[in-house]
Amino acid sequence: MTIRTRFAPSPTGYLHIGGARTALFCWLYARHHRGQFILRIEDTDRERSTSEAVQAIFDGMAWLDMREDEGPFFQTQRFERYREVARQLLDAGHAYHCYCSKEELEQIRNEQLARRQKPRYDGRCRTRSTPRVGVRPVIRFKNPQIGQTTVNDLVRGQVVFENNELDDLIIVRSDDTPTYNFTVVVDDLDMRITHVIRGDDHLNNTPRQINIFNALGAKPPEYAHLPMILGPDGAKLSKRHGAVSVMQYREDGYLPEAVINYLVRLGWSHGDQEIFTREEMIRFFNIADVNKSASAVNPDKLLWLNQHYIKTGDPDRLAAELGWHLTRIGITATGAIKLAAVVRAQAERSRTLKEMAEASRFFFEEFTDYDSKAAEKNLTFETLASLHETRVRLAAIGEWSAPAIHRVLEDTVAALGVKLGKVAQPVRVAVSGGGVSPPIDITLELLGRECSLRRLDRAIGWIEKGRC
RNA sequence: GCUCCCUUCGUCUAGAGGCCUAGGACGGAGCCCUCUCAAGGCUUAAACACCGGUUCGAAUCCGGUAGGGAGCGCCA
Repeated sequence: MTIRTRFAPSPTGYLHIGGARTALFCWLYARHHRGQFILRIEDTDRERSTSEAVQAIFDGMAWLDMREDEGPFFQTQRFERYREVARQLLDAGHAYHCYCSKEELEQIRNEQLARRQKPRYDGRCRTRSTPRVGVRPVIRFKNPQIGQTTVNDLVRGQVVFENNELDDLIIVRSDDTPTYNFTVVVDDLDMRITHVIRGDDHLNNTPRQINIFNALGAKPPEYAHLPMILGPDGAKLSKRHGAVSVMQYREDGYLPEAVINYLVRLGWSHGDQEIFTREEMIRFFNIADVNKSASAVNPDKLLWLNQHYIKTGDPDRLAAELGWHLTRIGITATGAIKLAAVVRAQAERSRTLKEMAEASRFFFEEFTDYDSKAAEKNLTFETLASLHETRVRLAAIGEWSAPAIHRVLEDTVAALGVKLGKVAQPVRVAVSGGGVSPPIDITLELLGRECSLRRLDRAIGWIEKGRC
């Protein structure tokens, strides 16, 4: 039997970290077993579903490079099929029309709550034989009233529910549209889903779905309920706390491989291993290693992983992404400086590509003012001589390269009888405008002879004219 | 309220009755390296929610307590 999993988001918002993790586990499980991964858009709630959200889900999945083998399927395009199955259930006596008004339902509910009971439909229309005129009925599933339904969850183990805890849920609304618990069953059945991997919040729905499968004479799929993901503060994930679109991570300068690697370790582990290639994730992924308890997102760890992938990633590929970020902060990197070289120079001091872009600004455009603290310390009358000396020696270099520049710096240091820092730091502030940059020889090489000398001259002139 | 689920360092986690003086990772602290910032190396503090039971022996099994979460829609 080939394994078939599905990711079935409802398009009522963007794809966030929790959804992405669910999708990842479904995708990994399918890949691991050489099965199929199906994407299904659960858009039966026409009020809240939007095409923008559908697109956002596609974008997020594409960015994270999780491709579906089948789909995307849209439930709104399968209404005929749901009607057919509802009819089947009705004919077999597994479902019935319910004419209760919302007011009536509300009253039942209030009474139950007053009696400290769990609110549920009391099944009063089960035995109704005549329609109520002028009322468009809903269709309810006739849930077994006795016995138990057991969910053999691959993560939780055996979970037993009393059938009398489950009420007769509505499967078709009065406007003839199907509801979630019904469409899921029909789809999982039709799409031959073998493993339903989804969020913990669906565990309570599972016995109802199993009962519908049973009524249809079908075998339910296997289930695996994943623990929730919490915000950094341990509170429920909300828009204020980490529940941002995965595409926001791109904008913030994260690499998809970092996000994926971060996500895979949320609720799953393979011994002590932290860094996984895609191939390793696929090879090692196993539901038995999925945790039961909820986990909080840790932004620092994501940052660490992101930097790891920046440091170890292909500079040429990263260069393209850096270009995108530079453009976003208004820099058009069309000059002679190769982005891949900037990536190499900045990788170990950038946790995100956004940081890298910002820290690399001075490579691509002139700065207006010196960082006051850095200039205060390094562009002074005391450093003037060393700056001048360095400038003269630099100008005499034959081949403008980091090793040659490095030799010049060392010669200058020897000639002046000072430490390297005394020479390098003023140069750094002169050419970058601030106190932070990649190693000075590399920085100068990247900047080029013309730009480096010009900025050195500018700094020397600035000091001579009284530092203003 | 009712039903169901969960509980190891601050966080992610290892741990399948003796391998546990509870391991790794992020973050923290300290040291080293160093032209800045980093990166890197080394060291270090830090947890089995609680109470009972089973057992020669429990983080691991059982029961209870506490705390947290989810569900209880003509939402998904």
